[in-house]
Amino acid sequence: MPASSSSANKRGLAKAVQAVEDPIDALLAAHGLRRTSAARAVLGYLLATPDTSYTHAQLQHAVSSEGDAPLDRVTLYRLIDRLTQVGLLLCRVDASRVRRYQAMPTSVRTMPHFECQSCHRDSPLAGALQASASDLERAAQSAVEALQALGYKGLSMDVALRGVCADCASTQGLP
Amino acid sequence: MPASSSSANKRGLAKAVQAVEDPIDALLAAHGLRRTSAARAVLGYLLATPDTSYTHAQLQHAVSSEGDAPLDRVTLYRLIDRLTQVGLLLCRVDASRVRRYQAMPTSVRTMPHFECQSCHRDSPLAGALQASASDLERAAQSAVEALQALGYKGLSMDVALRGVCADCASTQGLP
DNA sequence: ACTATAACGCAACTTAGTTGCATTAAATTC
DNA sequence: GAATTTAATGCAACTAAGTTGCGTTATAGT
Repeated sequence: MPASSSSANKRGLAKAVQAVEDPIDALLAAHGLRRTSAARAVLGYLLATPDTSYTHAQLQHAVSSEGDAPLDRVTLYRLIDRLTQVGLLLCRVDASRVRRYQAMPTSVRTMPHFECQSCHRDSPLAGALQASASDLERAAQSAVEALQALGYKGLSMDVALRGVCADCASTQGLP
Repeated sequence: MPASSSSANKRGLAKAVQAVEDPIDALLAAHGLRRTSAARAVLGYLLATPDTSYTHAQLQHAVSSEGDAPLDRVTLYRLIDRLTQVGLLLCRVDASRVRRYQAMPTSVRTMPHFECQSCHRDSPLAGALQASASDLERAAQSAVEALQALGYKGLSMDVALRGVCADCASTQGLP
């Protein structure tokens, strides 16, 4: 039953022989997943960099150069799928159509952003829009709480505005 | 689909003709685009079905079976790009990574929705969540107005919640 | 009517992700 | 603690969606 005695050598600091399981192993177990080296590496990496999202390619590179085996493409796809399905990861599709993964945030931080359909810039709502952004965050927060009360797990919210930015609109002479 | 322009406008009285022009032609011209049959067909089709979005494949099928020529794949991609860049179309990427296009809405209607990362269902926020949804819409509205005041054109907002729905969470026995 | 160039159409290419299947290694059972 | 079960891995082949290059056609400005 204490399963993690022999293999606690890879990426943890030299923790003494512990009665307490590695938190990452605990998470995997709690969600019914096997504690494989790939799973530990990926989940560990993402948990170590909260609020940062990576593409499949970035993750593969990060995890491979970080340790032993050069994790297979397909294996990583499937591992990510499992982690996402149980709510440990958050997955979204960015404006250029690629999936981005990150550790599921513990507190809900909405970050409203604007995507220009002409210059394809993606910028956070700031400056004069700060007020609207906070209103949005507040509304988002209560929506999330409502969902949590209904039994929803691992929630995250994403607010995206789209259109043509002032720069592009003026250089194009739009009506 | 409303078939729009007749072909009886060949005369050189450019200004007079413009005044009486088909609204779709007028839009194209106002945005510096040429009035080709493909452009008319696509923009006409999308304007005729507001608040409805189509994939590239759906659009190709709709426009092709709708008239004369079986519009080329690549041509349609490039046409859509142009229409989007000038703000006539709204483009978003759905949860399954495909782009969806629709006529840029005139009034901003936010439709908050939830994507389950386990069963991949995408459902609008309704029922008990109606209140939060309206709050979100209100906040979204003022954000959009703020952007419009700054010279942004053709704005649309998209609010997406992600996580694991109550159904999936319970059948998986998540913590 | 003449001409510049935006838009078209075909072929080839790229990127992100998927499926099938045989093999390996956690977890469970005896 | 060996045997068994089954989740997870790794490789090859495949697919869907979108892009690039280039020669041709049709629209708009002269």
